[in-house]
Amino acid sequence: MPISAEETVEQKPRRRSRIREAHEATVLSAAEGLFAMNGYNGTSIEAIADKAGMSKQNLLYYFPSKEVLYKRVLSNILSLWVDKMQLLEQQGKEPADMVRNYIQGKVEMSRTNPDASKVFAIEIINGAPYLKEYLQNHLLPVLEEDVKLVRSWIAEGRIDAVDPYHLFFLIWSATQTYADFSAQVSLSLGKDSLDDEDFQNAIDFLTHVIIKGLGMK
Amino acid sequence: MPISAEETVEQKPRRRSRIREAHEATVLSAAEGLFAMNGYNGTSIEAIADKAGMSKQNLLYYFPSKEVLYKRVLSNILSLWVDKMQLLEQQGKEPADMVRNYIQGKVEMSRTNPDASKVFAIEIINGAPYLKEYLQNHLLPVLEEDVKLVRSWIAEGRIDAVDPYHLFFLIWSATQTYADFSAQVSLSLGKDSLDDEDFQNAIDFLTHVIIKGLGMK
DNA sequence: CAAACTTTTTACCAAACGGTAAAGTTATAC
DNA sequence: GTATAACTTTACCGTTTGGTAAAAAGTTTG
Repeated sequence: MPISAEETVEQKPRRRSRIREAHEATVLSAAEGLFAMNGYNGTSIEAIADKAGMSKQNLLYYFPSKEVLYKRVLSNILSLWVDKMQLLEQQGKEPADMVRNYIQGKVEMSRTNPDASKVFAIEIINGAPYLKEYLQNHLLPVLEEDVKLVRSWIAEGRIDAVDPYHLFFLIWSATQTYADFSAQVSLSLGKDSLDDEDFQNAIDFLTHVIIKGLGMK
Repeated sequence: MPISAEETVEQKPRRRSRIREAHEATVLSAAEGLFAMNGYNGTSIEAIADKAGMSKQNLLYYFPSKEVLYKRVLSNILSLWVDKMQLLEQQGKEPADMVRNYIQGKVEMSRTNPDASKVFAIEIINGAPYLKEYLQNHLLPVLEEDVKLVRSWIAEGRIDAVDPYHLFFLIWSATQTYADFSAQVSLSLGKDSLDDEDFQNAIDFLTHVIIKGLGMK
């Protein structure tokens, strides 16, 4: 029996239905929120299904297992993440401008995607079982380039001779804390939640201390 | 029937047996490690019992429920924690010395008690359900005093006029990241784990940037 | 409209988990 | 040495959870 034209080459495109696309998106969003709040093991697929407005079995039709769903959530997050982590991509010719933009972008990310940040954080705290490989392949190359850039600034005497790696650890932790540790931050500030002014204060403070602390400008 | 002497006043000291004290300690330590690695829901009491070298039922004799055990772990951690968080307690007359000691103490804590830091972190990320009250009552007063101290430094012109609260958020996050995010940090540095030199580099870097960034010295 | 495919519902299950009850064993105090 | 309290083991149980099987309902395409 000869292979007919339709069966060959491009595996029948048969477009993904709109329903699937829409439902997968709601499920992923519901899952992100619950994973952020209760972690992987603290979140049942039934709870995710409830929040997404569908039955557990229906959810399992779209995502064959909890692990697959979790990995999809992670992979969604990472595509957001690593981009923002590239210092070189920041606009500005002056080192100070680039660092300022970098800090601002990361704080904004904490404000707009706190759940993503939390899921990422829990995953790293737990030893990054699913992320290690991805970080190895995607974060590290970006980081290495950025480290080179910072080293060139040092060589040109434009900033103090500090360890570039620890500079990134500082910026990552200080900016993500406004998402990950928002409970502690808002408690300390005596508020129920953080508002735009708080985030602006964070940006102002961090840019001041880090830029001055590096001996820039 | 009159109350006899033994039954009164001091509730019969009947010293807690050495066995109980020793076993509770091993269980608490085992639990801390597993909670740090897998979170509350990801850790079964059977797994904790295994790691502590006893049966699940025997563990339940010492800790009547998983929740009670978890709260004991948290409370152990917090007694370590809040002390180290007091800037005022740091030695040194100069602001720079106090900040230096504070940073150093917190980084050392990340090195010696990484699991405690992780359990604390996960708890905060998840919204601090068990901790909120404790932090309200114990961390906040300490923080308020420290904020006042920093404000007095600003008033005396000894440091730049920055927001004191954000200063503490910065120091907490930047120092705890070496425990909580050690997987990401060591991956970035191309190592299996962090050694003493890495922690010393962290201390040197952070003290340089923060002290200079605050306009001290 | 009918065939083919996608989506949803109904029914079910084995394993893991937190916890209880009670009997059996060991250590301590008098 | 024996009574009492502290500790350990054995046996068990209800619930929750991740996942499967298959039928029913709905949608799309020729």
